[in-house]
Amino acid sequence: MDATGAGGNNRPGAAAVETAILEAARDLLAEGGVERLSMRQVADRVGVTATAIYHYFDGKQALIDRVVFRAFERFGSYLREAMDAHPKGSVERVIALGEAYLRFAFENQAYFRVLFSIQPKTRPAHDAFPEDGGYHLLCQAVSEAIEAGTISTTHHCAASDKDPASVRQSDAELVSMYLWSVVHGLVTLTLCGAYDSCGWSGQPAGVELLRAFIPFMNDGMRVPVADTGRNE
Amino acid sequence: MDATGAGGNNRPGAAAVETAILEAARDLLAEGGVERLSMRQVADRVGVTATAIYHYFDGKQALIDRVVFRAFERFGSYLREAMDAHPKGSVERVIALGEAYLRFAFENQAYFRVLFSIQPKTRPAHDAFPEDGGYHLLCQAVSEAIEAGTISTTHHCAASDKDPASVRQSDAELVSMYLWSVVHGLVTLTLCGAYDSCGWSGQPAGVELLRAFIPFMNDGMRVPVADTGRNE
DNA sequence: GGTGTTAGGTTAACGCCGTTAATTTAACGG
DNA sequence: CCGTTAAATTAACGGCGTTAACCTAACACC
Repeated sequence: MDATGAGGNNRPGAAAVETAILEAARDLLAEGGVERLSMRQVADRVGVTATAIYHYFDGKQALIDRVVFRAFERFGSYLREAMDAHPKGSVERVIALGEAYLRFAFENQAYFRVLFSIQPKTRPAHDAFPEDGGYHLLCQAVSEAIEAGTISTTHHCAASDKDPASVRQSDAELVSMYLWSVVHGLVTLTLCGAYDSCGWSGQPAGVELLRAFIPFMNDGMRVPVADTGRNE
Repeated sequence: MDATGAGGNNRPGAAAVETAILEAARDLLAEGGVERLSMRQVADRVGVTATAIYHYFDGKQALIDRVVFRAFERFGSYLREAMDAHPKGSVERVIALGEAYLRFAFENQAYFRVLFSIQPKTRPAHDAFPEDGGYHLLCQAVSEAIEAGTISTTHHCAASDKDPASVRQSDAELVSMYLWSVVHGLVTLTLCGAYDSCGWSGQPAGVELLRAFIPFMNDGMRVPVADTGRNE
């Protein structure tokens, strides 16, 4: 049955063509985004006909999905590497994650656009965001930082009377979503050019802008209590 | 020359067809996103042939651009309305902007995706984000809040030795970009289903999630220096 | 060795797409 | 009445995703 698997005595190019297709699709995606990727273009690069692709994938969307999944794996490795360069429980670990997220997005713009443009109609998106993906890493680093006492969540999170481990987990998730939103928003707004028309043109961008955000994430924007009239 | 303009003694349907095209394109966009919008579909709805559209627009991209521009105008009005419901200088004014941003995005998903998916390659994006758009409103509200003392930026922003008005302006811009990033990131991650695979499924979403973020924006996550840790 | 079976690949075709070119129709100014 | 011009049409081109039918070579098995 599956003679192509281990022995290799079968047609040698069998599985190689599949990876060639995936790589051609990846390259086309990186070059010109989704609109550049067409079945015929992919086939041309591989050296086969367009219809041959249908022997390996269930259509264009399935091919894209596979490419996206691989990209998510690469993305995850990239993030993990940046994260592991700093000690567990440190804030630097979390910050490094954010900066790596940003760097990857800018260096792989076409990729990134496809990664996070999955239409919920089109996709169930269940396997689109893999288990060991960015969010999981972030949540882990944040949880460690809270436990180590380098990140404080004492002001927030409504203190459900559960056991502290559960509370910390819940806090870590909320913090992670918050941080993810900040970084992802910064990335997407930059990528779509929204910041270009801010009168902000010459100012810091990318990683520098993210670093400029850190004071806000550290100290917030509430006015000091002793002084002027409070809000609400 | 421009007999179609005011008099109306010319062909009556002249300019009406153009708006009909724009409306049909808008509806198709709202129904099924960009992939749904095709020249032939638009033409069918209007009751003309596809090629007739080329007498009013320079192609598909130009048509989309016009629709996007109109959507930005509507978006801006929506935001301004929500903002004006709260007094100048109040934090509520800023929060209302964020919540309105989020509501508009969720209620006009297909729209929103197109608004913020402009590829820098495709578009100069100069007129894409109009002058009185969301960022400008936000920046204004934030500036007022800083001036009124309901938002503090004392910890940050490197205190360039300029005059205070210039510093406040610079602070307001940075704060605005920060807040915009938070809200926009929350929106886009939700829309692309990224939060679905967080083990967070049943938890708050949308406006509730944004409200859950507010404590972080207020107080930050720095660990208290000595013993402070109150003020909720 | 002969004979299915099947994976891998081809050609041909369908319908839709954006866009262009040539052509028609109708209303206007002179 | 004629020329001009706006508005719209038909026909067509090349490219797209996808399907159907067909071919071919390597294998399993008797």
